[in-house]
Amino acid sequence: MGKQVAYLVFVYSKIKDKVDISGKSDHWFGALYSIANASIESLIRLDEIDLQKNSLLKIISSKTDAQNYDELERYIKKLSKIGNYYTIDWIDILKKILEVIQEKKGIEEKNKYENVKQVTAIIDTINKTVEWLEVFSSVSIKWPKLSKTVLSTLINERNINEKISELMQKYESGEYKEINSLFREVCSKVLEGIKETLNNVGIKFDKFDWESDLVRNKLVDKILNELEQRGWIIEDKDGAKILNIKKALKIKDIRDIFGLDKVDEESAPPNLVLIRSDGTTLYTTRDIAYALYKGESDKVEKVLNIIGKDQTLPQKQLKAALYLAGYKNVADKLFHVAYELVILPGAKLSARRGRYITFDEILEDAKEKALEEIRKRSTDISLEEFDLARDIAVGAVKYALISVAPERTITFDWNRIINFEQNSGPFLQYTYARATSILRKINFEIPEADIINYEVLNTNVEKELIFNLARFPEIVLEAGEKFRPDIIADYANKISILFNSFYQRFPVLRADTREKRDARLIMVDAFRTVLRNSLDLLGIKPLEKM
RNA sequence: GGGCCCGUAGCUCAGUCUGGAUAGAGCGACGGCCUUCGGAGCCGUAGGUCGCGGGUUCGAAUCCCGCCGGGCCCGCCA
Repeated sequence: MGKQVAYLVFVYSKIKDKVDISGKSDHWFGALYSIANASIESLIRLDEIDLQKNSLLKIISSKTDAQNYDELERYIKKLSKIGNYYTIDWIDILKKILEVIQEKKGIEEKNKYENVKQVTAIIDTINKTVEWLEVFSSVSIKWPKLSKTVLSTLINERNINEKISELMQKYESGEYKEINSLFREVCSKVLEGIKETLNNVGIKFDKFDWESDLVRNKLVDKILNELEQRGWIIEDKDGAKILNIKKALKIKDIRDIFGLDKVDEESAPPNLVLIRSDGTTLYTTRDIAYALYKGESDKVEKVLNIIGKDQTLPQKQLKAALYLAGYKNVADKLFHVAYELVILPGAKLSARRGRYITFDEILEDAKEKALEEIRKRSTDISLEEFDLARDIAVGAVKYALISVAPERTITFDWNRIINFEQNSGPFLQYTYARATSILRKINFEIPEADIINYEVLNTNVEKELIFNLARFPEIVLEAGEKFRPDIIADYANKISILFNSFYQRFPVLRADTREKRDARLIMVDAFRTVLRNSLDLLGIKPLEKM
């Protein structure tokens, strides 16, 4: 539905008869997506350069430096062969052209030559082309065979942009059966793989919706009409429909949405394009309709859009659009739950550039580490222990990702993710197993709570543990209000540290009096309950043995 | 240029909204603890101008202003 999906579908439709989907479907399509994106972005720009080629020559040919000119002409002639073959030399050729015209630009600026702007544009295009070609080259090292197939198929395509636009129009209309099934085939297959992975780590979904249905069932139209009638839409010369946010800033509530107390030209947020000039919708447009769809019912108290921090502006625009379309009630219960992205040391993760680590890979590594740890403790590994390793691995990965405040950028670090010591998922699971182990020895026959003399729980560590256990409800409330699961992770870690400290120092079953033994048993049981509930909230499996 | 976020120990992070006493964890380093319920543990040591500079206050990591460093956004991509 989105343009990015259309890229994938476009390429898939071209090569589907030449290839087989191998391995996990989401991984395969993930690779194809990176390849498709890098090749399309490159080819589109190479086309542009091809078009600009003559004016390029003209600008440069305005004498002064004959040597530069000859050199440039040579490279451009090479470039004109684009379309017939692919070679990594493109990058070098373009870089050299770039060097020559940049040098040229220097001369021109000195002479106040008039075409500086045009040259700047060309330099920009070439820069981006080089960038994407470099991406493509790294992608094709990662997936050589598939990359070759894609490139050899796409290289003779012309007007890719137009074709993709057409593809989207047809899909959104819902009137083209083949195109419809193609899009949905791709999406379903990707989703299939994602669901499989998430299902393995205990994450399930109640419902999925097709974005395209929001267009076809006229919900997008409905909002658009409301906005149009209220005079919030402007149409530009190409026919794109734009939400007039600048005008809407006169309304105080809208300024509040953007966190502005006054409006000035400089700091005003930009208008939002809702409909492309080809008539198709954009992601944010569909998301406006989707927010309405989710939040229209009075039974719904809050609509949480959990999406990256980089979406802050579009999410504010979305909220403003709902308000302006007359759905203040829905706008008010809409929250953007923002989280920062995970980055690699040095480079940003980017699916579009083929720079990513799959969740499956991370789990696999964590699982190996877990098996290693299990082997340290018992010699032969049973099938059951493989399950155990998975539960531990999942606990480690989930905790690592969830225990950092959402607004903080997470720098990807294997050591932190595959940490099984304190302040980790496995540490919590281990502590839970220890507590369980005590109770198992008495067949979980916990003494009656109301006959206990709690006065005997009078050591500092016991008092602190009890005090913290009592805080559980307020911790949950706080985490919920702030949309901060890390608060629960931190809490679970804290009570576990306290429990371990207690465990090390004081015997439970062999306490010196019956009174103490019973009181401590009650405390262990309470701790176990609170930790189990915390782990459940975090989606980490409490383990009774490990 | 405009907007948002981050800056706390060598590293990864809590604590900032709602100001309060010697600023807390984990990792890493160093030193201890298995005749007792599971050592994936526990106890201890070293390590911090809370980015910098002003201001408000009896009191500032926390509130206000100004800088500096890093990230993100400002697309008819998502």
